[in-house]
Amino acid sequence: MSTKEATRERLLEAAEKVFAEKGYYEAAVDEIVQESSTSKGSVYFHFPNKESLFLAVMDHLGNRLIRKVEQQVGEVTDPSQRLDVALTTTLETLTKHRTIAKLLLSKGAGMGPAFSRNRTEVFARFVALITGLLDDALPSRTAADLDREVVAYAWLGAISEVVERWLETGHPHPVREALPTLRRLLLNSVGPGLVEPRRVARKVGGHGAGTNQAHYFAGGDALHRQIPGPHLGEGAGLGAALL
Amino acid sequence: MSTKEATRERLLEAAEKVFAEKGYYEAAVDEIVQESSTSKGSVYFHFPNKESLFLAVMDHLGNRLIRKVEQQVGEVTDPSQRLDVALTTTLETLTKHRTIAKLLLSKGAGMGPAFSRNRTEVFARFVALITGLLDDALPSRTAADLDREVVAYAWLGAISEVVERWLETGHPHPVREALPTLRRLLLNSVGPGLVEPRRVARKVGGHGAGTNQAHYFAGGDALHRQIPGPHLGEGAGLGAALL
DNA sequence: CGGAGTAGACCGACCAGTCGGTCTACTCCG
DNA sequence: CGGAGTAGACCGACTGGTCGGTCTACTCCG
Repeated sequence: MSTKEATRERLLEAAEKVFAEKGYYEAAVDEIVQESSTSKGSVYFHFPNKESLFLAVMDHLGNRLIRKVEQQVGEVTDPSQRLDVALTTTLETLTKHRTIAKLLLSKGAGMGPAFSRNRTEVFARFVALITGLLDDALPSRTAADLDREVVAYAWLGAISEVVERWLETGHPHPVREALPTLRRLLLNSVGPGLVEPRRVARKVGGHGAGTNQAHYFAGGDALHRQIPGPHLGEGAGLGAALL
Repeated sequence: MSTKEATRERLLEAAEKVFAEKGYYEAAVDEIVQESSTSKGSVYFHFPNKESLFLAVMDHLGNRLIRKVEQQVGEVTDPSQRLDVALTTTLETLTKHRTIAKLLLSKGAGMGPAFSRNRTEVFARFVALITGLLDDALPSRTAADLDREVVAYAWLGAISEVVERWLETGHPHPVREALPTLRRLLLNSVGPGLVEPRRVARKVGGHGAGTNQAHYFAGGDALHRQIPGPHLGEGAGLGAALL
């Protein structure tokens, strides 16, 4: 029933908002109920408990971000441009939707292990994406002995710290101010030759059809490179955690 | 009365342990009471409320880490080695004391604004330290247009993400496995010429007398570098927040 | 009319914080 | 010197409020 789905959607949206502004523990389910103009019964009809609702929100946001990045990356073919696009898109998306940023970036220690595990999962998918891009952009010649996973995590960390900083202090704006430095920093980090990609014509997201069948690592030294953790494919990943 | 201080200390230690393993919200004051073999009354005699206790713990740990890094950095004079030492020491300390890592690295959104503000403060001090080191290590020639604050935050983010990852999955060990990549990554990021510092003989802290007066570069050029950011002098910083 | 979906009053566990009281160590008067 | 007095550290039973989760009653589409 579309009504059912609609209600669920309302709940998700309300939850996103409330969780983002109060954090998990300080957000009362009743607030979400109020924000969504539904009822507690509804909440517990759609989700087994508060935690699952939270996890569902995270999953939702994680997918949205990753999908967006994959899609944008798919618009370009040059490997190093792809990296650049991934960086820019991530920063743009996080900046544009503070709620996504607030929830996705928050680290785990403040919350129970369950939550960190969740964040870990989302990050892992992102890392897989980046690792793939890196493999293409860095034919072994350069930086052969860099552990790409470490690189990917470091990049993510760098990005999220900068965004987090902006969330906290309003400073420096990730896209307008920090991006130039960040771009050089990250690309440089991995070896010379990637910086200052010629002006990239970005096709601003046309919501284009289902696409995002990105085939990033299409080219290059063919074999292998399968994004690790196949079970993480799209929505399924976290879904399990919700049962 | 040393007794008083001792009790406070016990509380702080117990709190550190409990908070680290359960997170702020899931840690009940009663658990800390039990862990410390004191009483609830004692807790509330020494600290006005749970939050203050938590903040006190954070402050404590933050100081410990920063002090340690400052100290180690002081043992060396070459600017780029200083950066390296800072990185290594940070990684070592965080790896050695998981509780520090768990608490200091946890990002804010999960908790109320008060906590993020706290983390922000600790990080700011760390960033000031790094910014100073960067300023010395990067005479304007290189990377003149890099925003050093952004660089510092990015570095911190990279480091903390890698550590966080290790905390979560036990993989890769920050010092033994990730450090080489991280070192190259970070130093590279900021321009060439800093990587691969000649073998630095680090005296691995042998619990020995308080010392480890390593004198890597003991030699020469007397007037040494004073670590920038004098106002950051020791503990004072956060103290205020605890009143 | 029947059952999926919604409503919201209600329940009970949990827990931060309180408060009256004890216990120790020290002071100071006789 | 010593014992009564005092302050301040410490104790833990208790409470008041909060909030996740349940339950019954209602609605309304099919």
